[in-house]
Amino acid sequence: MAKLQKSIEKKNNLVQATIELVNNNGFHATPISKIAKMANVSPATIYLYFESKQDLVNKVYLEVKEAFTAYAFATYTEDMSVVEGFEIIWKRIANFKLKECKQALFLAQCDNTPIIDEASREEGIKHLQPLLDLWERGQDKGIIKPVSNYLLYAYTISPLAFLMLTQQRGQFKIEEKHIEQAYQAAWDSIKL
Amino acid sequence: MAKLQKSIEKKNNLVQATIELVNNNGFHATPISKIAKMANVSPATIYLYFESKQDLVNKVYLEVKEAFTAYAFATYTEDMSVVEGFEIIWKRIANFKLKECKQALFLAQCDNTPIIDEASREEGIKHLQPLLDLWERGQDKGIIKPVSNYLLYAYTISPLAFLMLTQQRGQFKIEEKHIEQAYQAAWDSIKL
Amino acid sequence: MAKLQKSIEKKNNLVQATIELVNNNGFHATPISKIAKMANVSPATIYLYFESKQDLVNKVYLEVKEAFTAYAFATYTEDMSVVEGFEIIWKRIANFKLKECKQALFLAQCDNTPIIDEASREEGIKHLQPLLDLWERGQDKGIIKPVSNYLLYAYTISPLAFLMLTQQRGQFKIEEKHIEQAYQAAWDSIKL
Amino acid sequence: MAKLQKSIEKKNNLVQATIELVNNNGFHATPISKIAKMANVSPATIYLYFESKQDLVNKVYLEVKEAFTAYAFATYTEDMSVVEGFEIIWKRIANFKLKECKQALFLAQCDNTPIIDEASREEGIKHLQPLLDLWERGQDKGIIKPVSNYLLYAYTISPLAFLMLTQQRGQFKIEEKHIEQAYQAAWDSIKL
DNA sequence: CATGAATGAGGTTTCATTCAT
DNA sequence: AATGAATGAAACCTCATTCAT
Repeated sequence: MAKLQKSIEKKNNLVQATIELVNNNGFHATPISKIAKMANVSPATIYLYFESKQDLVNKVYLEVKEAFTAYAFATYTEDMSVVEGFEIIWKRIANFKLKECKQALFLAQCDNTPIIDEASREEGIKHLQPLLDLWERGQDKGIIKPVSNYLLYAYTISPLAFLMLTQQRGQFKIEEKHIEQAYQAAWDSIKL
Repeated sequence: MAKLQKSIEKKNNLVQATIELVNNNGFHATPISKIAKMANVSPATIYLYFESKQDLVNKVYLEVKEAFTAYAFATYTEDMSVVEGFEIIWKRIANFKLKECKQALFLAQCDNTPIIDEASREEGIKHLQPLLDLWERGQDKGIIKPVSNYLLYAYTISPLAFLMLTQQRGQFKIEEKHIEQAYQAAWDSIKL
Repeated sequence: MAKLQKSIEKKNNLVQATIELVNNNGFHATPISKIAKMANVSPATIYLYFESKQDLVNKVYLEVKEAFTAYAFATYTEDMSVVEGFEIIWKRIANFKLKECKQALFLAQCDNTPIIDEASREEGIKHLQPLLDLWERGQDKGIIKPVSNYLLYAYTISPLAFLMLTQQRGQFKIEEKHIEQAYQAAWDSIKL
Repeated sequence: MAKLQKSIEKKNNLVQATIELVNNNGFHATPISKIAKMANVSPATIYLYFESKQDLVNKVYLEVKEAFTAYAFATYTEDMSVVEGFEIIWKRIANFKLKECKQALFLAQCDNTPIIDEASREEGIKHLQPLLDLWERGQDKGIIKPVSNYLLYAYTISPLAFLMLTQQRGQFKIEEKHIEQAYQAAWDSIKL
């Protein structure tokens, strides 16, 4: 029991270290040895928890992706109205992207480069279903434009990644009012 | 004379090879040796054209970024109306992102990871001024929402990168009608 | 425990190999790969013991220099008379230079070329103090010429490096009588 | 004729550049490309004047060695007395070592490391004959100790190389009085 | 379970030399 | 005679991974 706990702690340290280092230096400048050092662990120990460096980054990706979707839908229930539901989900996502910077930044790198297995990438996409269902409801009711989910996602969710990046780079400080403006823009872009 | 010409050709080959390989394998899996091989050149030759691998990728980034902005504003003049001008610029950008996939994909990687020097990144941002001016005109006339440029960019331009990626991954085939829908979404999100 | 011992052995092998190869081929023709081969070690292993090739050669230099001064003063005590003390130190140094050829040869290369860090060079000079003190005593008593330490060193110790080199190159075989002659010359050059 | 002149100038530039760079950086950090740059010449041009890098450094060594011996014996004639002759030769050598620092420094590196061909080294030694003859004369007359030439050289000439090095490194500034002291020490060490 | 030591493979870069002009 | 461009070979060094403990 104690051992298991300890193991979980080490694994978490490894995950955190990976995120931190990939965020700051990029995957190309994140050797296993540095991850081990930051997690206070021997390089060899990493291979007790993960099969390879590729496996490590895949697993970290999936873990973060799951944390993201869990957070996104935590306060949403399917009995909400389309408008209400969209606002709730969108704001949760916005909150995650802009407050959980580290995780969001890590996802941005993984989603825009080939550092993740194709398999892991597909696995990571699966969890968005509630949002897709919501959109379908909205489209059936004539509230949301009858366009592809990809377009809806592109114009409501993906801009948040861009804003997160600009904030991360110190170019743009995002305050409460900007979130409201962003929400309005997102909604305007897909509402009928 | 013949020498100089040959040099330009080799440099172009190197740039193309870099884009191709970074796109397909990621920066972390793109060694100098592979770039050299694809460009039909000795690894040592790369160092006649670029100071280092970092310099190479910086220069490629700037070259592509310049090609992008040149393309974006090629058909725009400042005497156009705000609505007309925005549509023209937006569609040029959309065209570039969705037709010049290789270059767009490369930019997406560079813009979302720390593989580029901070200096080069800042240099690359400079060329968007005409679009920012256009937006200011639109805001002065009460046509465009009075929000930060970053928000305007996030909701009109950045979604195109996302769409390009989905297309590149074979998830979503973008046709003419989607571009029209996307344009509508972009405009709806920022128009007053 | 066994690990630590092994480490010391490997480090010594590396030090010996470096001396051997630099002596025979020169620093410019002593790649890390050859050092590794002679020490029966992978090139990568060298970097577990030393930070860089420069660090390796600096450390070897300091180690040899310390061995040299330790040897030089091993039988000297400050209560000896000036004449007795000088003879004892001088002969120890002569013995070292002419018997521990490898180490002396290595020092000659390091002391006459810029292969050593300035910092390491300064560090290496520090240990001669007892000799300088002895000379000062001799000068106070009117036994030794009142000239700079550099001159005293130049005329008593530095000739031994030259003799070592000639012997090393097979030009001149140094026997006991030559050492006596050399000692006489050294003493004659500085005595009042 | 004009061409030949030009060639000689280029060759001299190459010799000077080699001395300068080997002095400052060491042979191991003196690539052909740097020599070429400092001599305002293409790397390829070097191979019109020398067969290889090794040939270049050999030739430079011999040239400097010849300049040294020519300078050493320029004012000496065999009809001088032993004492007078020795003083004249010694002071010329001292002057060369301490005033023509660059050349002396270069010789020190070549004489203490294996950067020169064995053949070139032997060639370089030949020119000292007049000094050896002088010593023999002195020994025959009972003025100079009956010891090996190597010892005589070690105690009269080789210390000058050490003093030159200390001066070069800024540890010891050699003035006129030190030269007199050094001469006295040299003479004291070998005179009967 | 955990590790420090070790390393083969491969990374980026340099360099002496050649070649086409 | 002179060169800038080109390069194969090799330099230094790093890294993902394994192994003995």
